[in-house]
Amino acid sequence: MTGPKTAGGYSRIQTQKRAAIFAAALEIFARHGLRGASLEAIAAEADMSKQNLLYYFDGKEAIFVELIQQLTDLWLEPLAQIDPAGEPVAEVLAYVQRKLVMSQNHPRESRLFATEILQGVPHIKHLYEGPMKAMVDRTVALLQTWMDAGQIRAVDPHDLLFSIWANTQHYADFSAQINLIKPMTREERYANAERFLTDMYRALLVVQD
Amino acid sequence: MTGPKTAGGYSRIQTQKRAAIFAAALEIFARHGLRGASLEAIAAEADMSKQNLLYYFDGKEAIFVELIQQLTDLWLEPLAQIDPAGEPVAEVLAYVQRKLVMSQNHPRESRLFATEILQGVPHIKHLYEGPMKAMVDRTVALLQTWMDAGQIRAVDPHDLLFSIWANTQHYADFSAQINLIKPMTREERYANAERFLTDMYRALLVVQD
Amino acid sequence: MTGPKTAGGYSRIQTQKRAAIFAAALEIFARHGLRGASLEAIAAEADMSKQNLLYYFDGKEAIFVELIQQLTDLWLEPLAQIDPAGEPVAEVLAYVQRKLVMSQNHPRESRLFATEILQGVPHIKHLYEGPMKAMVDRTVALLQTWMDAGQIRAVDPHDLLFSIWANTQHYADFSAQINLIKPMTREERYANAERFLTDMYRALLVVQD
Amino acid sequence: MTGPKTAGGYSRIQTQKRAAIFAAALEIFARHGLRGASLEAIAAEADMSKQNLLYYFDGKEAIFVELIQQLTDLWLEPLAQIDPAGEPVAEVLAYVQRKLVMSQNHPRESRLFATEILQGVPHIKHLYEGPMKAMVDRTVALLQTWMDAGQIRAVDPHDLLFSIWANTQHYADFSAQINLIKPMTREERYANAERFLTDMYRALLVVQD
DNA sequence: CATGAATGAGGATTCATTCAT
DNA sequence: TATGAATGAATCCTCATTCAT
Repeated sequence: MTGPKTAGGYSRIQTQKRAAIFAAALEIFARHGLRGASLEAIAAEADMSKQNLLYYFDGKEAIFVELIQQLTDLWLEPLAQIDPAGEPVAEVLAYVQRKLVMSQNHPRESRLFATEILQGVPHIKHLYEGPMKAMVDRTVALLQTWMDAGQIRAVDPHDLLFSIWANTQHYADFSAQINLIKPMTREERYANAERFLTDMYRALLVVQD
Repeated sequence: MTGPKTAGGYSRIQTQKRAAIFAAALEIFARHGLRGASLEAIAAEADMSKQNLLYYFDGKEAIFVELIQQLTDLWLEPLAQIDPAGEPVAEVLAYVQRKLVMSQNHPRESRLFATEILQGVPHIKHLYEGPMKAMVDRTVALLQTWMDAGQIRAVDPHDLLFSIWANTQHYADFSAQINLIKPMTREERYANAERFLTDMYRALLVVQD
Repeated sequence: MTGPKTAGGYSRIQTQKRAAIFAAALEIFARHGLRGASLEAIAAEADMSKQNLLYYFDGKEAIFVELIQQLTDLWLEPLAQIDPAGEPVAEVLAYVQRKLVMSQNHPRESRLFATEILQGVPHIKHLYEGPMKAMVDRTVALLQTWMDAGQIRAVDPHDLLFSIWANTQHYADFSAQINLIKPMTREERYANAERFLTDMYRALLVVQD
Repeated sequence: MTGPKTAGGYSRIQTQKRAAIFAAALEIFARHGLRGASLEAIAAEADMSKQNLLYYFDGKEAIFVELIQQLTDLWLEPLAQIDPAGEPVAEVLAYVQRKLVMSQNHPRESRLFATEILQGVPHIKHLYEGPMKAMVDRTVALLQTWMDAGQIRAVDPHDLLFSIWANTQHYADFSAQINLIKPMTREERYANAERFLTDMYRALLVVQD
């Protein structure tokens, strides 16, 4: 037995260790990327030996893949919460805000995700063809309905989504740049951002008579 | 060291070879990142031997740094072209468009830049403290003037810039994601994007009476 | 150590498990050699955990040694059945046939044995100095008696034995080569071989007037 | 460039180093098998660093495969020298003798080859389907002709070849066993063997009126 | 200018084995 | 009797880089 990979469920200690490894891996991967990260570094961060780490995972890439798959859920959550029955403009603005909060609270997760996409999504293509696409399609259809009903301005719904992703994630993914250009506390930064993005998307979406 | 690094200028053949190496390095770095790229791969792409490559550059990192420094100019160019004497809204929209064209024509450069920022700008901090900051400050000041004069809507000028960067670069940097979610020809993609972004920033910036 | 190695005899369950391990080990060792085989593989083949396996044996080498010691008996059996009172040529030919049947029915055992000898008999030297040598010496003496009496042709009795071993075991040990050169069902193969070897050794041994 | 593997030909130093590596690898592989051998050991035997060794070869298995391919030629040589126009019995006996000399002079090569076959010929199947099969087929046809003409006794020609291989190689491959059973100088051993095998195959092949 | 040769440092895995339960 | 957890020792291999020519 090389490890607990065979079992269907995980014991308490397994769950704990795996969580510790995920946390460490997130830290290291977000900082150095998949290739740049070393098992040694992850193991050190997780306060265990490299071999013990390999007892729980099949290898570096396996950790990466499992980790990034988990992030997908995190990423989709704010989207899932859009209420079709809500007030359209408010719903979109609330989504923007949720995404922004996510960036604020999970910047490393966001950067890890960004790295994967920048490299061409080599590890999670299947997620895009499955759950991700389904959720996006649902949302696009909803936005289209609202546009057709004249409840929000008619623009390309895909581009609208892309824009929201770009804007909200930017504050996490490119924070190094932002901090060099305009140093600021994180709280101020995100308060500002929320104000700005709310203004922008309200201006865009509210239908003028 | 017998290499050309001692001289003040470069001979014709040196310039040629360096250009070939830069082109190859851009290709490889954009695809695999700094750590993921191997000298071997760059050398192969540039059609020369690894050692010959090292005759022209001090090492992998040296290539990367010189390369990314060059990109800064490219990146700043659209910003430099904003005309303080022009019509404010039109000037900003033209800037958006120039950035978008840049993304369309230089996606690898954009991704390389994004990688560097994602990793925390470890190699070009000095550029941000120098030319980059100067240009950004100038632009922010100009935007502020226009806002104070009521010529464009008053928002945080930094956030406005961040938003433009995020939106325009997103189509290059995250194209893998975009293509998975909504496959499209590049031309259509960017035509759509231009329409959307123009709509959005006009809605944002035009001052309502 | 809580294992069963302390006791003088083995309980029923111990005997069963040990047999299962021997069977699995034979399979794996014959396929990959001592070094090439992994405890993991043997454990999987025996349908138990690596640790449980180590509860019954002191280690990989211990399994190997015990296993190969058992094979010695198998290997010597045909030799022991030579009847000093029998008709000499017939006795030798019958021995050839028994060895051939052994090869046919126990090819993995034969290969395992061959591997050990090829590596220089690192694990069972003592057997050669003990029971094996005794049995061989007995047989050589018997053959010499028959030769002295003119009942079989006078050749070097050791070389005769070596030849019989080489010829009969060849069909098991080098079956991969044989099958590549001349594919055939196992039954045909051994029927052919028996005919050929009988012809050869009869031609060799029968004394011409 | 990771090494000289790309070129069509080899420079002097390359040829020398490769030869040294082959010699060392033969020694180590013959003693420990493919899995049991370590690059470290081969490098030490060849008096060079592990990395230098890897500069010349792609890896352990690559060395093994190239080495064993070379052995094939050695192995086939005695077979190629059988003269279709010669006296049949003498030709076969001369072949037996050549194979025996080969075993005497190249025991490690013989053992290495034996190891590969014992493991099921995992690395040189293609050789069997190509040059090896051709040469064997040619010889079998020749033997059959001689048998049909009544010049040697009619037996299965394949079995005859297998027998010659088994007998001659046995003295190299299983020398450890032989030496334990009957210690002897190498010269005596092979002189004995030659006498015995000549007797046996002459007895087998000479046609009785 | 160019390249063949060589190497040191690092990094991922494998695997037998120990230990506690 | 059985197994989950952990580890030390090897071992293969990659890769940037140096050196000599």
